[in-house]
Amino acid sequence: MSTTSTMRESPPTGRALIRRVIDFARTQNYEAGDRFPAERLFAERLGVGRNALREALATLESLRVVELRPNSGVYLRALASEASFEAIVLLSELGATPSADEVRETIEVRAPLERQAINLACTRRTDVDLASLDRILADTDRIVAAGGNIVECDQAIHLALAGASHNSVLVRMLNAFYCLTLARRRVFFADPRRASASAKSHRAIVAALRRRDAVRAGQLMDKHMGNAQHYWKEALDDGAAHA
Amino acid sequence: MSTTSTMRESPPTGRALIRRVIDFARTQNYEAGDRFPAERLFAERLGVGRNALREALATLESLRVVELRPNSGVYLRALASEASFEAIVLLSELGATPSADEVRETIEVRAPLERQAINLACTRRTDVDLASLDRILADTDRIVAAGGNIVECDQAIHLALAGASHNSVLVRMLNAFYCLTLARRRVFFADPRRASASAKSHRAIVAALRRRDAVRAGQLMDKHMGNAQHYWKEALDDGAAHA
DNA sequence: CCACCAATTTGGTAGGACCAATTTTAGGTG
DNA sequence: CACCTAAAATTGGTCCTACCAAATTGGTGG
Repeated sequence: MSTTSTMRESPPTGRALIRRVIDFARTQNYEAGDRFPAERLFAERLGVGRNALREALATLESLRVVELRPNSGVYLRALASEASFEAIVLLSELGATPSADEVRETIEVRAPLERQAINLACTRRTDVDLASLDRILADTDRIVAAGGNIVECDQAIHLALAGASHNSVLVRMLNAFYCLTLARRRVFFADPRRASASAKSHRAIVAALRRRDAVRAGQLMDKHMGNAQHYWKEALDDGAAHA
Repeated sequence: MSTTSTMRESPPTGRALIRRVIDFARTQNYEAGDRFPAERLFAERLGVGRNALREALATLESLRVVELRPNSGVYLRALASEASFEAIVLLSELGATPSADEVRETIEVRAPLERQAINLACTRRTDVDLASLDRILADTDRIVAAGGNIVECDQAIHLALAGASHNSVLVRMLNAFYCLTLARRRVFFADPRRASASAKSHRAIVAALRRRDAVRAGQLMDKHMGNAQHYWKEALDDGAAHA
């Protein structure tokens, strides 16, 4: 009973299966290029039907975590280089706690993207974009006053800011980051002081965007990202237990 | 031979099914939030089994193209904002020809990422990284001299450059771009003059990286990206027929 | 009018059966 | 013994049927 014991309160299927597959590769010390067991055998070993397993493998294949070679088998890819960023998002949604390095790496990538977004937005923004942003800012103030959690507003303002760049690729990419960090940011915004500070920061960025002041907006965004980086560095260095 | 209409030479299954599902949503003028037909009915209408359809839907769900609500149905997401960047990669692998706007948007995102990569690499690169880069540069010269296509070397050098940043998130993200543009770059490098020009550009970037000259390396990378943007703008404006 | 229960609908899963392509094995031939 | 060939086993790919659980729906009785 070394695998998952005999008693299973809930059907170990669906998204959880994906984690099981990844865990299997981890515990077996799989490396890039290694082949997984044959589907029938693998499914039986995981205690699930072949159908469910194939759905999980199809997902992992689309995320470039594994490679499916017809009439040959399923092979693990080089996770650190080939695997999709979405694979990280998926793992985080499955409840994987990110390491301090992962958080740092994430912000190191998100920062220049936010920078590019605000930069493009300063030349392409429309009045409609500004109206949306103003509406979200107003909502944020209302929630801050009521003492609620502004995580949805934070997400909305960043998404609207990205949208003002009128680059759908950029929007999609940044949205992935927002999905990835949703749970973490929810905790972050539990503190009302951080909420109001963030709201103030957003308001300043929108103001610069209104003036099409790319330099100022960029500076503000860098500072905004720097704050996030600083916070998470401390939070993860101190105690990673309560996360 | 439009899509696959009534006559089906081969079983319309596998990755092609994903395209069929997306095409279905397109032809039915689906919008964000719209529900797909029930699985059994949908599968029958597409002429495939429920299994194959479910695998396709599982893939589309992991790419945030659709949302699966248990005991309710499959719903289309807001493609332009929610869908994953990987969805674009998948579509391109399925043979979708990108529009001029998509190419522009792609480069607008890739450029700052490459910039960040080379910037981080200048402070974090190791001698091992340099050795790998030198080896790839030598391979490139050999292939250029032999008149071969250096697209693999181009991919390798950019991947190694990204790797020197020692940020796996950045590597994975840039790798997605390389996958996305692989077919296009293969055509690009068919011209030996462009191949040698690119090789020269890469050599200069590596030289700056060796000196840890972040300013110079950044400039060179910006120029490198600018060339790509300029080329594709012309290629797509002139005639998009032969692409 | 509302509460409650049963039938229907829907996604989720399992398992069996079959196909096609590949690989392996066994057998026969020079 | 070496070599080529054909049969058998392996493996992924697909379809189908049956069943389960949750949610919805439509009555039905209080």
